[in-house]
Amino acid sequence: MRPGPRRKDARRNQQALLDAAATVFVASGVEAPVRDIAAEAGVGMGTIYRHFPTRADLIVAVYRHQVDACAEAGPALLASSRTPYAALEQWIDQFVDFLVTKHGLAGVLQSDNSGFEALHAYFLDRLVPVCGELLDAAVESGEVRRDLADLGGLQLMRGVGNLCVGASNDPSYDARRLVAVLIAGLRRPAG
Amino acid sequence: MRPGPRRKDARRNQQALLDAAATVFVASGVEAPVRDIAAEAGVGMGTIYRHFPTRADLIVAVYRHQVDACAEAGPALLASSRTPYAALEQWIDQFVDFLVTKHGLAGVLQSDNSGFEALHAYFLDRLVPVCGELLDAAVESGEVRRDLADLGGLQLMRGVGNLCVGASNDPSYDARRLVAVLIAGLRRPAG
Amino acid sequence: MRPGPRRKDARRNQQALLDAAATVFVASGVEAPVRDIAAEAGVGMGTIYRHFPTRADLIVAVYRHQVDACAEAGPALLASSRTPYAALEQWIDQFVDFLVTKHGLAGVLQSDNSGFEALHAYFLDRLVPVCGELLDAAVESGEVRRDLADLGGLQLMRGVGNLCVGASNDPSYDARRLVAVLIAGLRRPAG
Amino acid sequence: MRPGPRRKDARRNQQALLDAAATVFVASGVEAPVRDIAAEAGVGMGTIYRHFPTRADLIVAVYRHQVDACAEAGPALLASSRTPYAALEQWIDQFVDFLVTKHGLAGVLQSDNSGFEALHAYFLDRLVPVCGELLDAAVESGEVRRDLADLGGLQLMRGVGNLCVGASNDPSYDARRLVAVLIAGLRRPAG
DNA sequence: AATGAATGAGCATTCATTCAT
DNA sequence: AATGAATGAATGCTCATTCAT
Repeated sequence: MRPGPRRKDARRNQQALLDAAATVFVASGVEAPVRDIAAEAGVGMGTIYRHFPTRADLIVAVYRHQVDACAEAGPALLASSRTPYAALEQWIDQFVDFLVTKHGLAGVLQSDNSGFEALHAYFLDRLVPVCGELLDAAVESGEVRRDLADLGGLQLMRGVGNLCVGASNDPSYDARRLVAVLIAGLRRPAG
Repeated sequence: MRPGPRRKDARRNQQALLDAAATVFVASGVEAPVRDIAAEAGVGMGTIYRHFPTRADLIVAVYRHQVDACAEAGPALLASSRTPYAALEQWIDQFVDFLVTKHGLAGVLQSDNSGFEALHAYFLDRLVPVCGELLDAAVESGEVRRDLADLGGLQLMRGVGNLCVGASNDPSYDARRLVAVLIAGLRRPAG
Repeated sequence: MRPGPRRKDARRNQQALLDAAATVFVASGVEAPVRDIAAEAGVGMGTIYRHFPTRADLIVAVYRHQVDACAEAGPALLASSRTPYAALEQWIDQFVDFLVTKHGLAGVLQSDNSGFEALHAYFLDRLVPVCGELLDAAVESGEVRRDLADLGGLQLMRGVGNLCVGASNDPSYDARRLVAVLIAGLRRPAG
Repeated sequence: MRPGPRRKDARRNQQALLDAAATVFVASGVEAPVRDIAAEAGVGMGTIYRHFPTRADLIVAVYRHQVDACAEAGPALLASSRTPYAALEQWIDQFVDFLVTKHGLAGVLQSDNSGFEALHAYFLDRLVPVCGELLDAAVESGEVRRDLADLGGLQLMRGVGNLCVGASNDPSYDARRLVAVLIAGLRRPAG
């Protein structure tokens, strides 16, 4: 599936674009100029527009594999972990790993800039349900405070995502640690 | 201190600019075009540059009073609250109130965009020590986990700030609630 | 003559292109993007360039039949009409009918845009002599002012063509009526 | 009136732009790239946008004087000419003189391209009523065919304008002569 | 001191034309 | 022969910043 374009050169270019975009996104953020990405890929600008009509399409394509992997990890963790809360912790860890290595991605995810709707849509469609299920399960198991049952996967993810904004730039900011605190804050106080 | 410019008209302009910037920042975010701010203030663009050479200077000036108030609230809360943790909670509340009413401010605070260094510097110089003291006191009092003693005021503030990114735009995102969860996560598990 | 390409599929494509171009020309004008025409025809863009190296070639080919019909109508009308002037009137009518139903064609005909030379050439080669003969005959018959004998078929045709510019778009502009006035202006004042 | 910008350099630039635009319009038509006009004027592109936010604004400004002169000539000619038809003839002559010296202007006037609405509006607002009055007067005087009473100033002007399309490029095309034929066609056949 | 006109780099986007497949 | 992917010049437009007035 997803065989991509038929022609060999087109496939090669598409891959070159994905690689180039990933590189440039890391260096300059996901809002880097189209020209830069084209140059990095060694293709003309038109080629980007052919393969990825909007910037969001490109971003989605660049991160699709990782988003999919993250989405699929949710049920697996729920099945294999000791408790639902442990599964949630691990899943969030994975999500954070993903975000902090993507310069500026967290920022764009929060952006209300129209034109990123496809991006939002993809991330949310794939991940919010997974996150929501893990959260619900952890509420059911009594590990997470009942009053947070209505927080929802979306808000939790946005919170986690926000905590990761800017994390790639500044080594003094430890997004993982803060996320861990946030997740700890979900817990029902013992005793 | 800070007597401002000598001439009366210059002082008047400075105030007009601060008011105008505050208005425009709310409406269009802190990255609004310089021209818009000048127009709102009824002055020329050159005047902005004279008074506030960089955008960060303007932002700092616009929010100086509120930042100062926030800074001064820290010791007061520590003195008046039942416990250091309660003081920390209240102080964070106040900080969040400040951020979520400033469209885009939280975003700029995280931005690694050079040119906002003065802004970062001011916020951090004023608020980080206060936040750090509250956190330390709450660690000392045993309310906050000892292993978070080295988290530091800066990281905590950045975390809180990040959670507020985009909160002004989207009513479905409740930054205050997520911050509350984060602060709850600082607590030593009871029992 | 004009047997077209040897291979059957090439001939089929050529016809598909002519049909597609006619359709797209009506919808979007004769300067429509090549890609659109190719898409309408269901062929690749390269195929257009193979069959019709320049846009003008394509336009000429699309309208060849009608231009030819118009050219052939001239002598016929001259033979069958009551007077040469009547023949001229009818022939111009036919020419106008042709132009006003071709969105943008009249405009391109006037365009000095190099690249349309082939188009100009074809139209003029075929039609100017016909128009000229009709005009001459009407001068000879005394119906048209003698001082217009040297106007020539070319100028008359360009005038008529110009009067048709934009006629397809705007229903409030009645090209036929204005052309009729122009042709009436050729007449020798009675009495 | 119309003193233009206050500052001397701004006035100088505005005039430079009008001159440059007139020059470039003649050389490359009224759709010439903004960059070219700016270069010809020796100013930055932003300066064009400041003075003339849309292309139509620039075109109108370039030709305003001449359009106004043309509009004002109508009543004067009606008063001074021997007959209304003679006034119409002379007025049309003046209008044609204007158009044929403006490369591409006649074309744009016919263009249905949105973005030229301001241009259309100005030309039509100023000239159509004048043309209409002259036409009406010539109908009243019995010089022009009564059945053309409802032709209207707009259609007549569009016809004349169309006859001028491309006249600047091609010396073999005599727009003035064809317009004269058209106007002759308005006449009531003598006898 | 204030003004706001001018600058021009920067960016997105389109589309005719070429040429590898 | 056909395809359609790739190219990249061309163009419009914005806005931070400078500087003549």
